[in-house]
Amino acid sequence: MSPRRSVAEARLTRERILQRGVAVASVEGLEGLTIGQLAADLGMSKGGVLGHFSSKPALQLAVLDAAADAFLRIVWRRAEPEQPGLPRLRAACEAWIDYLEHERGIFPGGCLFTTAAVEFDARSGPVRDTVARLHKLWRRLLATEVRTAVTAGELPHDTDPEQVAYELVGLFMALNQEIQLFAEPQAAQRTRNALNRLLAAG
Amino acid sequence: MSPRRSVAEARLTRERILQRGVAVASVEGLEGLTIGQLAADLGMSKGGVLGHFSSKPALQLAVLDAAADAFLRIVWRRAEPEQPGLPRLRAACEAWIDYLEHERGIFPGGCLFTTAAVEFDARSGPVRDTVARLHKLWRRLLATEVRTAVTAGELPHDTDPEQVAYELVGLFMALNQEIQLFAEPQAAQRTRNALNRLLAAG
DNA sequence: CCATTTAGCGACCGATCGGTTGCTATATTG
DNA sequence: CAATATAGCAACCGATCGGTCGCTAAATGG
Repeated sequence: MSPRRSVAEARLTRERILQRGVAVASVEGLEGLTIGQLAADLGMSKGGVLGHFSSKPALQLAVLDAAADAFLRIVWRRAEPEQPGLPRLRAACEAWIDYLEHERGIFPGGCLFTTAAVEFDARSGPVRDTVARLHKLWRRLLATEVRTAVTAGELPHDTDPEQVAYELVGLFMALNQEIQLFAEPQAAQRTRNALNRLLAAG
Repeated sequence: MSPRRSVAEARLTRERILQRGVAVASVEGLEGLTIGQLAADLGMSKGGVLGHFSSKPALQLAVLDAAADAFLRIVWRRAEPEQPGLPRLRAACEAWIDYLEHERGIFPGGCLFTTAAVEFDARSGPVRDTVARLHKLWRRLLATEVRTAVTAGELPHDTDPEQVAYELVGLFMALNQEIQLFAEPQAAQRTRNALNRLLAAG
């Protein structure tokens, strides 16, 4: 029925699978993402889907990578042009709020990284390790900007960058929950209130 | 093989199922909790387990109730004797830290409510509704203590109790993640640092 | 003591899971 | 143009999923 596509078409097929996989995983989790359902959604056979990834864990890893690309594209690329330090950090946080509030097309079930972290934090294996690595990477990016802001005098000199990054992560997990579980319209404002206290010039 | 037990024994069996169910769900999630595995763990048949709960959703709801009982027993009963307001709030937070750090026997996979919230926040149905209800209940308890603390002058008079409760929830989600995903020994201290800022007399 | 209730078992059901295999038919390569 | 490589399909595998049903045998109530 569906014979060989060109290599270019095959790449597009792979991207289609990953795009859908990211969306499904954000709703059902990385374990709840099943090959059969994914194939049915895309009008493909299970074999056709699995042909692009050797196994389910490999598919999960590819989905995580694709999601990380999307996250960085949405959040970081919008912060990067800003002045390093507080301006860039502020821009990143604003883009982060926007990501959680409005990127329902890509992540209809909310932040995939929060979902994946909670899902795999009590397990072991390559998926868990990748989740942890991505979280650490993001924390490092945040802490670096905080450190720059401190040396620039934009934040109090006794600020602990790791501490601020830690609190930022918690704040945005609360935002994700507020949006997904309670559909609370004040959620973004609450987050900005907390940010203003956390990132105050002191 | 296993004929009728007395009604008293049946109650104990039900409690055994729930205790194990809470532990498994904290690791695997409420969906990853399967009746067959639960039965095998307990040396029972699937029919024997399902006899105490009419369906899997009913089992999930019962597990949530049992977990809420345990959480309130561990955290709230240790805060309740304290003076209403800031002292009680501080005691609750300290017990909450302790719960996340040391109650691995009951919740070996970390806070079940965080897991369940992330797992069901993009779905619908009675399990999701119960998760949301329990979260709201806890937030209300926290906000009430904050409000008492404000009227007692223990916190600045312009403090928004809902805002503080919101930030507390995020802070403890970060703590749960730090413990489960990174096994970070400084996690509790980071949380206390943030608490001292958040609950400062101002 | 006898009738009834019921905790729990074991076998079974259809559906779905992740995964494998053989095949088809086209794109690619020489 | 001929030989080869390969994207994707269809059928199938054993395991497990949630759930049902008939049964047993002891606890319970009259």
